[in-house]
Amino acid sequence: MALDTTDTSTTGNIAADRLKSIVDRIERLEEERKALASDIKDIYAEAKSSGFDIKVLRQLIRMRKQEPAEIEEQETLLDVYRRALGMV
Amino acid sequence: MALDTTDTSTTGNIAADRLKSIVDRIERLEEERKALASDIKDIYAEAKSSGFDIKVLRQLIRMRKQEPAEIEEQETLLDVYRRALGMV
Amino acid sequence: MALDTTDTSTTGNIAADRLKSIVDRIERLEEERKALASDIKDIYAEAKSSGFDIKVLRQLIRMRKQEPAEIEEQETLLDVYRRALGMV
Amino acid sequence: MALDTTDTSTTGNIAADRLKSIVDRIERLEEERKALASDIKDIYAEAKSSGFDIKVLRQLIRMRKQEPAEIEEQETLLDVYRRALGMV
DNA sequence: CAAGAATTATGAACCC
DNA sequence: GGGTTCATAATTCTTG
Repeated sequence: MALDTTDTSTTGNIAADRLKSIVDRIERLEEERKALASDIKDIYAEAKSSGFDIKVLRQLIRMRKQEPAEIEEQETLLDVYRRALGMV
Repeated sequence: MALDTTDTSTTGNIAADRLKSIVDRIERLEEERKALASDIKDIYAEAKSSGFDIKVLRQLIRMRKQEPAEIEEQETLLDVYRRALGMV
Repeated sequence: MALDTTDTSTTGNIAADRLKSIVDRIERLEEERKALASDIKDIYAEAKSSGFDIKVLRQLIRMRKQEPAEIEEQETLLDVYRRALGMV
Repeated sequence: MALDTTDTSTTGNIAADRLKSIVDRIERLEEERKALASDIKDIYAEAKSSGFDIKVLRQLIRMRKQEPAEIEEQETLLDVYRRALGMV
């Protein structure tokens, strides 16, 4: 009865149940993610109708993410290389 | 005094406040989005350690978003192309 | 005889020939691309054995690509701030 | 005078010359790579205007890189998962 | 709807 | 050699 998909006593179906659980949870979270994306889109639309430039606004937000990270880069060594290439 | 940036009664600062609000809300939602992405990643990791093939699992979830007719169509088309190249 | 794949007089086979040509050319170019990637990898390996830090070296090369683009970016951003404060 | 960057007799400048050579060669190869990528893109565009489905075409080319046994295995696995979820 | 940016997925490389 | 990060490829989304 290996292929009887109604027989929950088989290992095959234990795996099937597990797979279902995994797929369900992923799909659930993806929907929430999608809803948030929609909310974000709405805010951009609101910004646009308030006269802000969307493209530049995106750029601004991107920069705010990057700036803290950029501080502690391997600045020293990079600087040495840049000097070697006359990029000072 | 339209350019006096310390005067909160000017339209300039109303716009600035509006921009701040917009940026704050977007950043907040983006963080939630990021958290969800992390949760999804965790589930894939769990699936992997349960023995599922992640790549195939992703394909499966992608397919579930499509209409059955659409799936059928792409599969048929792929088959046509494979035959055309003798990949039967 | 619509499905006779040996009949070159059918439109189906004209399409098949076209597909073959397309696939062949793409695969050819991808091989060249792969060969170049391999060459680049070799140079990084050489750099490493000469004592250079590969990660920093990659960062340096990335920067050399971006720097010209960044000039314009900053100007755009300045404009954003001005607009946000109604200083247009 | 170890830090005199104008003194070409120092080991520092030997390293600088070496770095320059490395960076130059990498940048040269990356440009060639970029040109090939552009050529490939053009062929996909041509394929599209000839009526081919680009997404399926990409999948086909990906498959041609795999071993036939590997393709079969993934297709089988996908089928198993689909059945487990009742997607028949 | 085509072009381009932005996100996501896959593949490669490095470290432990 | 396994897992984690990094780099490239591909798809999706947005804008003109």
